Amino acid sequence: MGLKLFNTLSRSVQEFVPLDPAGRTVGLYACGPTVYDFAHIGNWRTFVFGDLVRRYLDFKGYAVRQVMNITDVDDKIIQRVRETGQPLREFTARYEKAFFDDLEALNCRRPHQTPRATEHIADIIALIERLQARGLAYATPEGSVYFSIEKYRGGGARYGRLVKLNFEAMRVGERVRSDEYEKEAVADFALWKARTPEDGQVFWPSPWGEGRPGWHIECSAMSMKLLGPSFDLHLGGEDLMFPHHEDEIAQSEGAALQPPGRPFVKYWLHGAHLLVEGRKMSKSLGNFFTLRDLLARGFTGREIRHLLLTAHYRETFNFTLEGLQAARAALARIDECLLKLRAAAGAAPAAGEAPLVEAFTQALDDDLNISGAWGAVFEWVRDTNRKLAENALDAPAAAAALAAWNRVDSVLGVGAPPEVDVPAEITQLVEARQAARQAKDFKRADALREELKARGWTIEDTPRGARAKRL
RNA sequence: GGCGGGGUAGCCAAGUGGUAAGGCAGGGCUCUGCAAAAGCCUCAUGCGUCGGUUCGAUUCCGACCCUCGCCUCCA
Repeated sequence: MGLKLFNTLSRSVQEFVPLDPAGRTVGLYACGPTVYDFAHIGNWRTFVFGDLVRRYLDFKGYAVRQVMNITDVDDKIIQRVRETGQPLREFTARYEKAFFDDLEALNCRRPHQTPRATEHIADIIALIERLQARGLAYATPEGSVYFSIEKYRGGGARYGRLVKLNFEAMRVGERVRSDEYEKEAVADFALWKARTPEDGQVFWPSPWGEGRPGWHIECSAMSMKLLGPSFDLHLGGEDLMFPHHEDEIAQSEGAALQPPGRPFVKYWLHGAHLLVEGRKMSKSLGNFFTLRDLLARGFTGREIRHLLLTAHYRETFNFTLEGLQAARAALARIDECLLKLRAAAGAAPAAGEAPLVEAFTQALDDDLNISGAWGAVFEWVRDTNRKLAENALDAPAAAAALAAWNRVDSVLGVGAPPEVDVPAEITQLVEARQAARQAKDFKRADALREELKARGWTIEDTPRGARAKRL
């Protein structure tokens, strides 16, 4: 059975067939961060969604090439640079590093390439020049360059493929930036923005004078440079459908670098936003969390990752602190099962295949039905626990179960439970308590339990003996 | 105003024209010196409301109510 994905272009679930005639190589572009601040949990939902796509394609055996842009020049960045007085690179470096740290904390696979917009100015300029040469872009006396939607459409191209647009009914007004008054039509968008005094030292020379790239052009320039003018998948948050992705299509296909009949991007995938505590995230509501806010509250990356991966990517998801507690409990359930499996497996070679992988694959093949995939995981946990309790799993079978889990976790990425090294003195205390219990000296046993608790360890008595566990 | 999502148990969340996955919480039980932990079992005659189609609808159609988002800052 093959993977099916919802393609925003067709607004339907389609079978995933790579452009590669061999059906093996897959080009994946995921819109990355604008490094002007720490990414918030909503951003992370989208990035984790991208990681899910990446990992699942890896799992399916495709040779994936993933590119994620780092937007390190834009209006907000320039504003913050002006406020802080820092050089551009110094300012963005901090948030870029934070982004990669967070990405790692959430156990996302690092994209193969993470190009910075500022390091591709030449490519951007070349693309704009090409659009100008093809008559789709026009420069203004001030030295800005705009993309002409009218000319693009005049050439037979459709604008408005990802969202239904009604330009007549569109409310135009206060949101049109005053520095863009020189556009020929409101729908036109900037490819290159002429330098203004507010830009400070943030500008580059260009055929149109000093200035900086527009918002959308970097993605077109960098994706086509690194993945070729026609590639398989382009991901982003749902808010990027319009105008960002729509404009990317216009620029990229307007440049006509694609082989005949080939689209810029074959499949567009968009992740829905999330709500936090049932409301749209906002700083004034106090429900605006960055990843580090949540880590500071004691939640771990894998707990946050698990919660972000509980709902289908196209559904608005309600992210709550209570949900994080539930994620913690759910992962503990998996961890317990794995711990027991490890003990049962020992060093035995795996024999036999668990049905887990098949059910899991079936769910994710269906447009990444992650809830169904978790359902398969937990049914497997229950089934495994039952067998373990009945001593119905021999070592090879337990090893096979672990192998199946590892396969599934290569996609989920919540990891195996951390192997905790129990310090010798703790082990000694546990053993001393066991001895006391055997001698029916429960007073001493309880005292030792308290002693362990004071040292940050708790004891779990199981039929197979006592186990120390970190509090 | 235009466009697009949602409304499924206390919370989160899948799903299907044939009688509701999974997780958390709750309840019961097992284990246990006691406890904790863990495990097992259990937990919606019901899927926003009202109509319609159908042998049968939560699932299809229509109307309505509520809710969220987008409409060129936005993951």
